[in-house]
Amino acid sequence: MNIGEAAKLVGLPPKTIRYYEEIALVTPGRDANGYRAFSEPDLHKLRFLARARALGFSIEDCRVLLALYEDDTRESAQVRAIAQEHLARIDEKIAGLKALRGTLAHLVSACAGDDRPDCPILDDLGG
Amino acid sequence: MNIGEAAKLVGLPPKTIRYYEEIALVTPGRDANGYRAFSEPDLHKLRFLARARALGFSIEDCRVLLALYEDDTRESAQVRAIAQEHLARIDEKIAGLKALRGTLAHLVSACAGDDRPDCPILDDLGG
DNA sequence: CTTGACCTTCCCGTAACTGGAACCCCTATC
DNA sequence: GATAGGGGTTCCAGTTACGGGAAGGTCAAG
Repeated sequence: MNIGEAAKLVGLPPKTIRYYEEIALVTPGRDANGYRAFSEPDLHKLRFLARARALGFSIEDCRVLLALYEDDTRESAQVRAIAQEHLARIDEKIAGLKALRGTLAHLVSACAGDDRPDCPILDDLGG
Repeated sequence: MNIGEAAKLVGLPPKTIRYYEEIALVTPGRDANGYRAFSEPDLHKLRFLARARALGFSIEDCRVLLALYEDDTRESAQVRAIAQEHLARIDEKIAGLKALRGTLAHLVSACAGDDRPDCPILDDLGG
């Protein structure tokens, strides 16, 4: 199967798939004409990657998760640790954004937003 | 004033300040020896930038906000529009992260995290 | 006179791709 | 047989907002 069809099936742009091959996350074979040939296992991996990336895991996390996925002797604790760490990072990010949002919303609501130059937002930024 | 002292006063790394000069957000003068010479207005701009960046505004937003800050004829509506747009982006980001967080937390709690290979997280990723 | 702490410029690397150029392959049609 | 199109291929540059580090100039102190 060519890259275009594979891309449609797994929901990733061809460019992204080529990139994943470049960094050795997938290693599709090649046809005689040089075109990449995706097998079912390749597609499965790509779907795994698409899902993991959609959950916000970094490429390097994905690499490790994929390795664990293919390792029958893995311990679920390893997987859970990665996911929990990621969850903690997400919580941090949410907390940071909420704090931002609070300040920003306050400033926006204090600003008249009309044709006059007076602006509490700029006042805040300017100190 | 040299860059090191300026950096301490405004709370930005020297590298960042040099970068801001490179992209023309600030234009400090130069001493005879080639060292950057920061004036009070320069410091004020840098503090403005530091604060705006801390609120998550992009560099390009900062550029516009700074211009508005220095424009007596501005209309606060222009500033408010930028801030409100930024606020909307932040809300989107928070919503996205919360959705992620929900799925992820669910998976993590479903995973035993012991020495056995069975793992709902990988099961989910693998489809 | 040297040491150490500054400063300067310049270039590379980051994350995870995206866009584009230049070129090859395959099929269909005129 | 030439051509047009819609694939595919590689490689290079750009994105965001800096950070690291090299090579070298400057300055005050001991």
